[in-house]
Amino acid sequence: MSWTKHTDEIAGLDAPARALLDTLTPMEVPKGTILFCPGEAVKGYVVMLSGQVDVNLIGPNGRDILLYRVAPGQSCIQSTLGLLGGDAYTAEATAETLARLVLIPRDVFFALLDSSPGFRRLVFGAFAERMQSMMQLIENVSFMTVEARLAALILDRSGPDGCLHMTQAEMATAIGTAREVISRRLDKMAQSGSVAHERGVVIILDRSALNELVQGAAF
Amino acid sequence: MSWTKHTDEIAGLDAPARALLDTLTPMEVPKGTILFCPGEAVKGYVVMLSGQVDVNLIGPNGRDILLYRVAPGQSCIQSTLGLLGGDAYTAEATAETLARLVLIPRDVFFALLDSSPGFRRLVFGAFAERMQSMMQLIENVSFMTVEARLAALILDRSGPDGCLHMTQAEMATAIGTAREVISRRLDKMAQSGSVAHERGVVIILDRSALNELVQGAAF
DNA sequence: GAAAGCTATGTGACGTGGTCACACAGACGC
DNA sequence: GCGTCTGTGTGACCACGTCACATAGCTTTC
Repeated sequence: MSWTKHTDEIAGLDAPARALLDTLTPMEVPKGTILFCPGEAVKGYVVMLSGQVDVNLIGPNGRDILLYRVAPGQSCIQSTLGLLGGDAYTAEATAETLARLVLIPRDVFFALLDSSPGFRRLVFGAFAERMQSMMQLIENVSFMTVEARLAALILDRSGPDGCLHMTQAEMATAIGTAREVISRRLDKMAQSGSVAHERGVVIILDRSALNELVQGAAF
Repeated sequence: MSWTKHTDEIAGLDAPARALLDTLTPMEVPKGTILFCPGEAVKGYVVMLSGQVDVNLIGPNGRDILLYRVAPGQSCIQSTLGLLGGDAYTAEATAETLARLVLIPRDVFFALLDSSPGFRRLVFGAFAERMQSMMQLIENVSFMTVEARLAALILDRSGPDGCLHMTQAEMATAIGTAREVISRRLDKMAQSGSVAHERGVVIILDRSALNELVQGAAF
């Protein structure tokens, strides 16, 4: 009780949940690990402790689109879907950084759901959050131009130095378009003076211009 | 105990859940009623008893896309999102037929979540199902051609007589495209002999041709 | 440190899809 | 019969996705 257990890193859990979860050993996976891929059977419920995992939907042509990102304390909804519906994974999860996580086996998961209000809130909350962001994604993909989504991406993911360190291919995946389109759009945005770009970096020159692009197609 | 209560129409509920739910009065709404629209506050958790409700996402240009359809026994996930996350609705739900439903107020909803495993399963199941279908939707809009989605729609929604009674505008909404595109695609499909179409009706002429169109862009 | 190889990027051509602005036709009321 | 409404057809145009390359910048290897 005096030394730190891994469950301390998960917010909002109650005592019985912690007791059960502390019997599980967290695992560590290196950057680039594919945690699961389409068609694979579900092993259990996954809670992230640290690191960053991206979940992508993969198209037949190899093009893929970022469904959501899993941050520490959050869980991977894909696994829940499988546990509740019995279906296999339809998306692929990749560790973008070194990641630590706990895998909660199927039966422990259900026991916790019944016994721990805190765990229920955790699972429900994760569900609601993902659902919300997936609806946002559908809205973006079907109603916003590539330019607006790209501008939003640049603003969202850029560091405090006003730089975004991503390749065009990564950006394309993140907003669900093709690499070539990113190339052309970046050129256009560079011509208009709102950004500059070179190999692997985009530099923000005019924040307000980017903001206008985002608003432009949003309403 | 001898006469039928409305909760009998909801499968998988246990005794405590039924007892609580039977204190609520189901309501009936006519066809065309808008149950909620973007920005509205969440009133409670909604369970359908009979009828058909469609939930659409609405774009800035008036174009809209069908997120999912709520069938009897199912619940509307939008409301759950609001209850759990506190956010307002971002989509619009319309009764496509006369519909009967129960509205479970916020506090009753949470009481049930804690007390009834059956209710939990109901809510979780609905969640998982919607999530799955939303992922399917994302996959469809971003990786399938309009032609493939249209073919799938015609096969899915047509009656046993091989006819689909929908206007082009309705089809456009259902698969998330514009009306004009439907018009052109239907023409093309009619030229190739797979369907015939007139005002408000599409008649299937060659089922296997349509199936090939669906497969064509799926893999 | 030059050759070889890989990764990131630029570009033209082409087809599909979405938008706009109409024209037109069948259905319905009065 | 005359408007009106709703559903449909069409041409022009632009944004987007795909294919097939060309090029440029890093890295590895000997």
